[in-house]
Amino acid sequence: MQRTLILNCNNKIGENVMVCGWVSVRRDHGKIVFLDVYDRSAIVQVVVTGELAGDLHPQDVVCITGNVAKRPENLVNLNLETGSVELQASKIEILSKAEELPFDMGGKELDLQLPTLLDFRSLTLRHPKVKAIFKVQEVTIDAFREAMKKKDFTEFQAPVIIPQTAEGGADVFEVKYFNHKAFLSQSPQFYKQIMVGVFERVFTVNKTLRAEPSVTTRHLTEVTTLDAEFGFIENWLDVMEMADYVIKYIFERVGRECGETLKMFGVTIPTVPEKIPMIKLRDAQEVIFKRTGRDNRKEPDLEPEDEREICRWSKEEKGSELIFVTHYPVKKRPFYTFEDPEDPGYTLSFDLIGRGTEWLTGGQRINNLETLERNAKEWGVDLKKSELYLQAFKYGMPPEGGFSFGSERIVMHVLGLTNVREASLFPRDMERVDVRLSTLK
RNA sequence: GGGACCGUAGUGAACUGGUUAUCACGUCUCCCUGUCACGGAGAAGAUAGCGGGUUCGAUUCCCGUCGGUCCCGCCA
Repeated sequence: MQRTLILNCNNKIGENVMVCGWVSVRRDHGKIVFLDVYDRSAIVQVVVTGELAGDLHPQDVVCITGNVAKRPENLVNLNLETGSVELQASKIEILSKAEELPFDMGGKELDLQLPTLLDFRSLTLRHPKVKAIFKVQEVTIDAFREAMKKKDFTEFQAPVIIPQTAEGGADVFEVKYFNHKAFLSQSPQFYKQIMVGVFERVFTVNKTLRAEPSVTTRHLTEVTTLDAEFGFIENWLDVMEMADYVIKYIFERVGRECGETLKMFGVTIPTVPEKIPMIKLRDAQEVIFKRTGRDNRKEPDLEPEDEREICRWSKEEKGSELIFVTHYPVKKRPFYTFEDPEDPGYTLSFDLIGRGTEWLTGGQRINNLETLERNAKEWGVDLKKSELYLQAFKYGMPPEGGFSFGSERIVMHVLGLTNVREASLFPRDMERVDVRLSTLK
């Protein structure tokens, strides 16, 4: 018999069908047993005799043959997509038995501590509420692609093994590369800039790997970043506008396609006005000082608490849960960042901050070879190994800029998760690569 | 790299310087043909992370150790 998707049972009342999937819940009344069975399309109630139900348990994989019946009016379950029908089983084939589960997977919430959630990742990912996070991730990345393509950007694949770090920082993974030393990419920065010389407008979705010894709720060592870079910009505001467009595009699709998930998490898409507000770093610090008395006006960056405060301000005063903070000091940014000719010492760069943390960094880049080389020297970045990068500027590079989103952070904040690890299928951090590293000693 | 806090059945939590360490979910047995995270009755399951100390007595207080969480620095 042909297999039917559970969702299609709604249209097959009176028909004999076979559905295949996993058992999620068993409600045993003795002579009659109700099973909740789900496949990729939906969940359905299966009515079985006690005899036929045998010792079926949650997560057993089954193929059930039976008759699709309309439920009596008073027994319709409005919480279920297929709640107006049920499958009256005549035959159950067990494809795979599951061992006893370490915790209850049947509830609406999966109330586990983070280490348990990750120790049993293959199983916990199956929980509807956990699974839903990664549909949001999929839509987020897909929406990014779609948004970029609509603006005539070309997608490219950036390398993962690199000869030299883009940021000049120390926090990169070193790899043994035959008889040499190489590094794992902590950003596709150099390559996306090179690619502007090729396709003019480019974007890339890839893994960036960071060896920062940061154990926090918002850091991962393996991140999926959404990068874009484009040439012939009028000025840096073009770059910001593009980022504004992209994030709204993502919000629009997540809002439209993941409504059930948003409801499940009790959240709404962040509210943003027609144009996401912007504020210079110094002005933000002034605002924070006025509001809290905390004086960080001499600092080159915002502290986490400042980021939360400026978000509160933005929401109250500007009606926006996102805000661009601009003009970070030259010294605080990578060597390729464009200095504002009208505000020397500060860059034409920006962070997009939302719901308390950074989502994105972007800005205009230096497209003049001499300035770039001078800066690299001053920053202590040895570009000998990055000849290809300089080459791109040697042979003609228009004014350009770009930005980079952390996709996990977008998903985390849209869903109101308290830890980025929850927004990563298989999160890597200082203490875990699938298994806890401490258990491998 | 710096700091704060936590460690109790499979899971999530509670309590306690004193006799059988509590609850919920899960598991097992029995009852139940309309439940939908079904319900009811019963049972098993924890040498309180580990080591040491204080004490008549420690799961509880102290120290060490291992494991974990959070905050800061840094970043997406």
